[in-house]
Amino acid sequence: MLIPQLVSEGLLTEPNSAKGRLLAASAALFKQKGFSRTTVRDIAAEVGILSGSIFHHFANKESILRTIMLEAIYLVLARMKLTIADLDSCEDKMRALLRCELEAIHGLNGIGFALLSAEWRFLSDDSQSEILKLRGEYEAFHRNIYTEAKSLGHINVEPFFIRHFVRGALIETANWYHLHGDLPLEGLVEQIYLTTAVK
Amino acid sequence: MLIPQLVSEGLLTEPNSAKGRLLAASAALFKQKGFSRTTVRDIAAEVGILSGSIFHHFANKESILRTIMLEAIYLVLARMKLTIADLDSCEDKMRALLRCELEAIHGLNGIGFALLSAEWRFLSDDSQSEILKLRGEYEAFHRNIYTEAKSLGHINVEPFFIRHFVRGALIETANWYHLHGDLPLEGLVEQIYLTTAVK
DNA sequence: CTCACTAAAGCAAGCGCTTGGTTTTTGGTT
DNA sequence: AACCAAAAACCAAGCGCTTGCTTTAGTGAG
Repeated sequence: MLIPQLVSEGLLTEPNSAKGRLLAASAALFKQKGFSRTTVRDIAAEVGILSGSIFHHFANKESILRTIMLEAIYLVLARMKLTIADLDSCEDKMRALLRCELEAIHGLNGIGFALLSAEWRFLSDDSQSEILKLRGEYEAFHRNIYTEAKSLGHINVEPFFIRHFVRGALIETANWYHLHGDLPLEGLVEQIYLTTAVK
Repeated sequence: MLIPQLVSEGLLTEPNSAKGRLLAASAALFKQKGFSRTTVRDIAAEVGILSGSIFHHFANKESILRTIMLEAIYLVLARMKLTIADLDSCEDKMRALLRCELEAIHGLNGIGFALLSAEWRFLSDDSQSEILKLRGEYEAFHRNIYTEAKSLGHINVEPFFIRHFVRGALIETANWYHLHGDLPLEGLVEQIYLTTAVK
């Protein structure tokens, strides 16, 4: 799940290192209380150090959030490509992408992805455009699948719109769907697939 | 657009009053910079008073946000009911509700509605449950239309899911759709309608 | 010895909010 | 119209506290 290759490439931080634990604790707090209401003292207490020690690992509080978000995109991009590689049918690919994004949103690969849409505004302009670039790659990947689906007649709305609608629907699941409730993830995938697919 | 009846009922603040201008300025700033990054000094400067004077009108900063959100729901609820009242066909009602919610999200009745989903977490627990109650009424209204639509065969996914998906899709339009761009609001309504409707 | 790391203390700035008192507006009475 | 008291709105000043971040002096493993 962690994709060790990304760690050795330097794109992901070793989770057991001091920096890695700092990232995990920060992400948890950011999700729970939001970025601006989480203090560096909160984070330090969570990993059992004093607040000043944080700044040996990160230049400032914002760069913690930035790192969390960057690593979240690297990870979900890698997982998407890995999943798609094994599939042929376009419909299977659509479902696989839905599942990948839902897993990311609901924290199955770490909680960084959920922060991407919620705490976006707290990044500096530079960090925002840095992430925007990666996000462009991510979105293009999705849109390409829908373009293929449109040409095959599986959907009848323009990929541009479908992708925007689906992304919104998926992000919103964070506010009502619970992983360990009655509906398994596969079921949720199927419901959203049915909603978008030609009937 | 303002529905004077709501003002006389005390549910909406007179926009030209000192309190009303304070609310409008606060809403604009909250949307622009977020609640926590907007200071009471920012708000005061925007309406041309000193920061301390704000607390003659509101008990604290949070109650400004709370008032904005409450009035936004009152307004959109009233507008929804007004719009639906004239319509018979279920499909027309579905489109009308989509349009109503989109208009609210994109600030055609004030910017309060957009804040509802974005700055939710900054409310106290009490304020949250207060708003949750109104939101329940709002959601039930939408779900009822979809229940009717399902029984008439216009949609083929459970109203519970459809409403969640649609809400997400609509909220997300705040991040990509622009009112004065190429696509008119009617067009956006039709695209989302086509996506959810049985084809 | 070196160096990655942490402890301890604190700074400068900014925050929401309070206070006591002044000005402005309002509305009823003459 | 003129008056005036009550109410509403606002100012000036600053308190107490929190924030992100810095500084300096260690400490312990290799």
